[in-house]
Amino acid sequence: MTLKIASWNINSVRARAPIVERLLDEEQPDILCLQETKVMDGIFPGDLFRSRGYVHQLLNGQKMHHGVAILSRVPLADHGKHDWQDNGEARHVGARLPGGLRLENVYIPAGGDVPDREKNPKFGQKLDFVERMTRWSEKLAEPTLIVGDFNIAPLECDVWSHKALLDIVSHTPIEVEALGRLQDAHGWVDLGRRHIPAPERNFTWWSYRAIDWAASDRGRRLDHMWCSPEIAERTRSHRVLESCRGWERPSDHVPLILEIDA
Amino acid sequence: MTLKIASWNINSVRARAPIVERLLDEEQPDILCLQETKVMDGIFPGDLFRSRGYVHQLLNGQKMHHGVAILSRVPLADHGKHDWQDNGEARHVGARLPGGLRLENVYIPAGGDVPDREKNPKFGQKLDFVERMTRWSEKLAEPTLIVGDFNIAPLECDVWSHKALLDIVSHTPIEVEALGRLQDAHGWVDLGRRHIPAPERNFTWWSYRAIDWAASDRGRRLDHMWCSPEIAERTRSHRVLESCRGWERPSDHVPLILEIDA
DNA sequence: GGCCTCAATG
DNA sequence: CATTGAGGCC
Repeated sequence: MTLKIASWNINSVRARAPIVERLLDEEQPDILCLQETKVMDGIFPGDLFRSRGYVHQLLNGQKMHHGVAILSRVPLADHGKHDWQDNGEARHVGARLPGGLRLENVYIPAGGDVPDREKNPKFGQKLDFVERMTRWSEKLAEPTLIVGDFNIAPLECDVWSHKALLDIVSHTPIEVEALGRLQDAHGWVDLGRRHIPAPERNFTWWSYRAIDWAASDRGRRLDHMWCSPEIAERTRSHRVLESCRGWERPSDHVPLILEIDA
Repeated sequence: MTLKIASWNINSVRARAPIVERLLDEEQPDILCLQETKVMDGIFPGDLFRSRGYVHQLLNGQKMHHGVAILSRVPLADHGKHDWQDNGEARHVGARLPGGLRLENVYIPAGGDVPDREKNPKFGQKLDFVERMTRWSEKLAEPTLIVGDFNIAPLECDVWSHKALLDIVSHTPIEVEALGRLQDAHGWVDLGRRHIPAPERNFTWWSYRAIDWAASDRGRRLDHMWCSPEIAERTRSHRVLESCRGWERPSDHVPLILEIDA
């Protein structure tokens, strides 16, 4: 069975109801992983998805910030929610897919503005978060797919200007190195670059603050899909739906879509 | 010349852009008086009206609350803004119409929840406001039209239940008496009841809090158009556009429309 | 129930 | 620039 899996930092699932419906109608993924749902589980708009067949729902939300969810038309087994930093932030939810693969949906902290552990505690929290994920990855022994908003653009070609962003949180060497250690800890395969090889254009995020996001095109690749090395051969296709950035009332991130034999 | 004059408590002119356009397109009034525009003059959406021919604009707005405006396709002379209570609240703007009539656009304070001068200063402020308008009306010597949200429903048939609202701010005897004195001070003719005689249905406001405003129909007549006695004969028609309450993202008030020979 | 501001966060 | 929610007001 080939599964079609989408991942999207939606920047509020409630504010994005019209366009998440459009995505489901146009792409018909089997599974949708969301980040930044920004809503408590009790008032998650589950009917919106249920009415389209996504009756299997794993939620890990909180009041105002963060929040992740997995919505699926195929049965899922709940595989728990990690709180790697034990701070109560809703940044992960996991599932076991039909066929046995594990699916991990993650929202890594943004890290604030100043790339300095001393001056900006949020930057330290981000690095610590990645470190804890690294420890966790080292012990992982099952074939796993990990997707989400990692808030780090690792390669030079993953940002509109490597030079301009060297000191901008999301592309600093210290973050890139931390992400590299995370990747090595399990031998994670970067599917974004397996299917769209560097230096090909592969942005997943454009700031809201640009007057014309498409014209200035100052994008970054912050969203990722990675898999265990032994299942990399089973991935069939991977796409970044850049056009969604131009939809009505868009998220600043666009959806990623993967097809994989499960 | 017959002038078609509309008055509407719009509850934020910015939030109501789509439906104020619809009102202008459907009714084509010569003059539109707005209350509760909730916007400073500097960022009033004047183009929205200008593009439809309402190039004559008298504004009296403030940051968050209150705010009134007169938008006109026929020339207006500015006739000043009263601040009867000298508290800086933007609750009045006046104009002189072609033909010489005066037009006064007023937003009387709502008065808070508790109908008690001691316990609720806002209730006292409302009564004081009406009193000061009364003193002003006594001295009025010109043919005048006064329109707006008076926040008082004077007659028993002006509310969905006289008994249930006797102790509810907007229909208490003390407010109704104060409004009566204001009316007597100039001999103001209540055009709402001249053209739609009591006890005919004549609500202009339905709470947002009702689940189904039309089904429960707990309306009140809070909005009014009054004129000097010597010009009452010149009014041609008067309507309350109840259907606007059912429009998309409505105001809780509906527009009133008057035709008068000016 | 809806509108407004404001302070966070991204 | 765009979200959320708190608090005030109607």
